[in-house]
Amino acid sequence: MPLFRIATYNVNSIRSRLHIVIPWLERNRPVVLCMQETKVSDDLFPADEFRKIGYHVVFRGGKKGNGVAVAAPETPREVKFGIDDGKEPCEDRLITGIFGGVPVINAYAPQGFKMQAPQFQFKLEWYGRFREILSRRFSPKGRLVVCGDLNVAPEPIDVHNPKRLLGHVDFNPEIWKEFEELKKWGLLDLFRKHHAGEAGRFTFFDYRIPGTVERNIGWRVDHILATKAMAGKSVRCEIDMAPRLAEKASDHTILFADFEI
Amino acid sequence: MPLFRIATYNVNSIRSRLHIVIPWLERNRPVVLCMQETKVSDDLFPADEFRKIGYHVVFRGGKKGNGVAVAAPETPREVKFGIDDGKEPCEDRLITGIFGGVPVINAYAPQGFKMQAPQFQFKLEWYGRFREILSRRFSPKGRLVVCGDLNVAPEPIDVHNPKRLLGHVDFNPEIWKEFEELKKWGLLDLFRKHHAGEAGRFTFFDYRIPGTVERNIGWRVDHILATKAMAGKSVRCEIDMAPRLAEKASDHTILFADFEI
DNA sequence: GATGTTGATG
DNA sequence: CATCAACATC
Repeated sequence: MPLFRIATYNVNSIRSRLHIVIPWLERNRPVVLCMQETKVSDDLFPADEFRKIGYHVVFRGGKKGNGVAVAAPETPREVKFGIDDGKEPCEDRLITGIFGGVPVINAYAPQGFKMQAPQFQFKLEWYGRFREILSRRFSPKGRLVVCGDLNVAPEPIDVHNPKRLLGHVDFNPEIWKEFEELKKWGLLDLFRKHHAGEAGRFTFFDYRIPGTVERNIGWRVDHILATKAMAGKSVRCEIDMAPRLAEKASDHTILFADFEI
Repeated sequence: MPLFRIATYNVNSIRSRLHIVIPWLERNRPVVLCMQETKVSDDLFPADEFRKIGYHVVFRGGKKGNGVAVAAPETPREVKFGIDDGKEPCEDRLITGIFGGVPVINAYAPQGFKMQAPQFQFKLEWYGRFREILSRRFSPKGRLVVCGDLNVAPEPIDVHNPKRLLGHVDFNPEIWKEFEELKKWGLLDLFRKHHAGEAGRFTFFDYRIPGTVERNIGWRVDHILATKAMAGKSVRCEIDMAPRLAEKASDHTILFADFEI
């Protein structure tokens, strides 16, 4: 039974992170790699670098930061960008499609600036619109994997200092509720399936603060969620610190899950 | 008799050109390297990189582009920046001092935008003020080397297309006159001493035009001039294309002269 | 602090 | 086209 790996990585500029992403793909050969914050418009996306190593890549980005991409060895099917509900589609935040035969969503949730700001309301609304797409395009009874930087640390054990950080846009009751609704729809948090109750396991370490990695000052805001059908096949979900250790500019780590299909 | 090399290089940002400048200094060990367009304010000048390889460096730059620096293995003496005639001193365009025992001037002449513009008048005036400093601080009977990007191609053989370029701020009768006056004061053009009449020997290749190096589409606007006392000791004056070939962003070459002291 | 963007310069 | 400054985002 071949290894079936699905991974997510907030790259913080794909052009500045190619030397990390490409070797990682070559060594790990995942069935899907979801990327966020590619920070490049489509005409400048370095698709050739992925093709050279036998990966297809779909992507959507503009000039406003953000940007998402999904790389896969097989040609993806039914690829859609953004939310088609008549409002601002935010194509640079969402890709859905079938990758390696498995329905996959790559999501980059808005960060939200601060709770008092309109950006935070936009974040909450985005979660609602995201779940609509989920319901409309997929079934909780089918196979689905949701990957991405969801800009939420769901529990106190998911941040280094829950007391001080309460009220942060990624750590407050309102965003927890949105995340809960997502799970209620029919998604399991694969990291927690394999690491229940483990505190201090983080996917993000702010590089503006010195020594965050050494002192384990981080956040678990990148996630791989899956429907029962897929979660039942997952055998492992781990955080790969290598990119974060390689250079601080990569402040997110790679999160991956392995499945037995 | 040790090699006594004096060189000039318009670096187009010293911070972006360190990987060229530092190895060049290590390999060539010049007594003086004059640099122009360092494009860095003094608080950010990478002086440590020069110290590490045993070079002193004096520099002056602001936030307006420009910026000059001189590197030398020995501690320089009598270093002065700019023109102290009561007008705008332009400290980021001129360094005078004694480097390795030899009086040296590093000059970055104003480019002049276009002949009709006030910037061109400023360029002509700058040349006059420059000669005043020359007369006041040095003697044509003594030793002196003047290096720099003087933004003048003195003769038709110093540009690739004299017909079409006539009237350019670096190639016109008015700026030729200023350059002539400089020589009349008592300076010899060392490149022409060793390469009299040779056409198509350039120190600058515009990187906005593709293939300038291959097609030899250039300008000779960087110069090493010397008083009789120093010119008599010069044995060689050459253009080092290596930096220009290494990366197009370095659109000037390194010009150097060797002396037997 | 490490990435973008825009607009200005040569 | 490659730099800079300024600003904006995470």
